[in-house]
Amino acid sequence: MNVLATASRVIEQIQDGLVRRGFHDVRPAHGFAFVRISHGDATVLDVAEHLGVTKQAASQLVEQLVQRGYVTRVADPSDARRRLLALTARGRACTRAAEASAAEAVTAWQGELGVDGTRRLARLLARVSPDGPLRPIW
Amino acid sequence: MNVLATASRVIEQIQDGLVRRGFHDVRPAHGFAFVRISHGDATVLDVAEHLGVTKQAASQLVEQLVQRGYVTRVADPSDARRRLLALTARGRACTRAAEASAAEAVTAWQGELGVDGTRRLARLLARVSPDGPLRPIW
DNA sequence: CTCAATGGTCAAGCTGCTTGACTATATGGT
DNA sequence: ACCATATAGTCAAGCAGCTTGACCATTGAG
Repeated sequence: MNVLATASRVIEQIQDGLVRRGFHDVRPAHGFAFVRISHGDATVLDVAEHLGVTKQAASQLVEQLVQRGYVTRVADPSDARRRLLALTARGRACTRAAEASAAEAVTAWQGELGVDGTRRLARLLARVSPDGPLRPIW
Repeated sequence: MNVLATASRVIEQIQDGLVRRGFHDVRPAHGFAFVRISHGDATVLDVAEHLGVTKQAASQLVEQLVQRGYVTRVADPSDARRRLLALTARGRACTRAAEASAAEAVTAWQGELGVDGTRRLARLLARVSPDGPLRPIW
């Protein structure tokens, strides 16, 4: 059951790291959206599915990211209905900051488990959860 | 980073298990409250601190649990301000159902990792997160 | 006997999500 | 070429969970 406590702390640490690096206006859910958007060829509907929420909720979330300068909407030349999402320079900077924060958290684990233990932990986790969509429940 | 996916799935599986066992009206946050209440000598403020929310939020959450028959309030003989919380029979049944569901999830891991790998995973996680309060962020 | 501290509730407001309705574009069948 | 249906997206209203602020009752220290 410590998975929950661990996950809770990881989220918290990433969030703190982002604030320290000057990104005050992003929530964890935004980060999950970034993951899908940076993966390329993403629409609002793709983000919705990735987050496990309705398209309306995803639409609002993306709108915030656009207003705050993290994401831009570009027209899809082959389909006028679709509006493709892409990270701005700031969005990419934020992504890097989040990765750096996550790396910090993992480094903290190494203090507890050693480099070796951390690697084993990562591999065990990868085996139980071959990464699927992130569902921000709870 | 798979900690997040794993935790997400665990929460989901417990939730599903509870529904299958007939508990439709409990959310994960309720479960976290149960943990503190079953630990004994819990007030609304204790629950609030354990969940990392305000006392008002905890008060509302407890009120729901009382209305739904999971928790009772009993007067503290030594302090008329305090109202001690305790699980009802139904509350204890729900706790057992949640534990059974969690056990199911772990059993599923054993299919992936084997009994041995699961034990190692559990011990690694316990070392990185020596259980503290649960913060339902994200 | 005060008076600050503590446990708890009530009330109002915000935010993130949902459902429902709607517009615009695309596409397949006739 | 035309219509019906499906798809991408937004607008609007409502709900649930949380917050802040105010308040009441009880306690305990001076």
